[in-house]
Amino acid sequence: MARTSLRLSDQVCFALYAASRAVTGLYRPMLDELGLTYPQYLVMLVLWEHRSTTVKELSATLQLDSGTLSPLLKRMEASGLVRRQRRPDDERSVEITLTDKGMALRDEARPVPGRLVRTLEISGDELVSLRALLRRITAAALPEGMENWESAGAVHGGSGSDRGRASRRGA
Amino acid sequence: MARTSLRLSDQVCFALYAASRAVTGLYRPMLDELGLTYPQYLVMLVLWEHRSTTVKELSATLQLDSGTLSPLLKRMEASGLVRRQRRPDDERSVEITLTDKGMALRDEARPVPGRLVRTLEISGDELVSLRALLRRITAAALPEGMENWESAGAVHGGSGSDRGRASRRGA
DNA sequence: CGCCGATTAATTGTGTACAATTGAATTGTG
DNA sequence: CACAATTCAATTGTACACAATTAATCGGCG
Repeated sequence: MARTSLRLSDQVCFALYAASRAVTGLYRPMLDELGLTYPQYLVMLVLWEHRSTTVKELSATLQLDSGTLSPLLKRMEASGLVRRQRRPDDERSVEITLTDKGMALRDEARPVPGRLVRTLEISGDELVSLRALLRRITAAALPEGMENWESAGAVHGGSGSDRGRASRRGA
Repeated sequence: MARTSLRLSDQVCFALYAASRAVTGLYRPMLDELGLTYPQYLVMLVLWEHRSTTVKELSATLQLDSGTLSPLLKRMEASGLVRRQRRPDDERSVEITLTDKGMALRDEARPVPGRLVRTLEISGDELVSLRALLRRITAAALPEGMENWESAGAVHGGSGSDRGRASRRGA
């Protein structure tokens, strides 16, 4: 009575992986028109909310490390959407700021989420409960010490002391 | 009363993307011990069920194109898990077969799904309904003509006439 | 038989992901 | 103040993803 099997069709994880890629594919034609990739769009979402942030904050919010973000942000700077500059008060930090062009793009992006949800043919209730479940899974899957990264959700004031970063060193 | 917003925390799609990567990260240490990456593990799941398949079938099942699969399968051949050979009856097709080493790996992989589900701390019921919802989303997000790719689920006999492949050419 | 369109993988090029390392800047401690 | 430990971003190297192109093969049709 094996509770879990090795059948592909039994794997929730594959369903998650396939759904994520399929949905990203849905975004692609819309984001192409904006000149964005999906991860770049996520960075823009953060900036449209906060106007300015740092690589570290982006890393915590999107759960992407500097190895991914550094070249990505460099490309976004090259396409004129953001500015990257070392902070005067802490030269280790790099501040990411929206340019006028980046801010202007917001209006063109506004119809995107609605169009996407309509294509998915899913009810609002399902959407809400799906999101909650996915967050629980993400929290459970994240390494020790950062299970509640999303409480940063809005990054209100600026304390943001998110320590932790367990090592996850392999064998 | 904007029904959809540009707030990152409202985006189910981000929740999906983050959850998928977080769960893949959970697999990583386990799969490292088997010498597999997550996409390679998915290929092994298919082969453990069918012993032999083709690039085309893998592409349909995993929703990955030859640009991803070709180098991936070459690496798996290099590590001795599979054999790749043109089909004698149709030289366009490439048949992927398990080696003894590939078959042997199945026993080591058996505890993986169970360990994973336990870490996610999620009930069996939730798992089942989550999987169903994710499949609906995937089907809705896939291009015209392949909404029901999963009916192939088990690839029983071998008819598998999966035509379609809408072009999705961009702007 | 000979050609044409379709099928199938492989290749090319760009853009993530992520582990591991590097290097500069800062902080904590004596 | 000196200096070791920490923080932060960038770099390096490997492995996906995916669009677009290429190349070989097959199937049908006159």
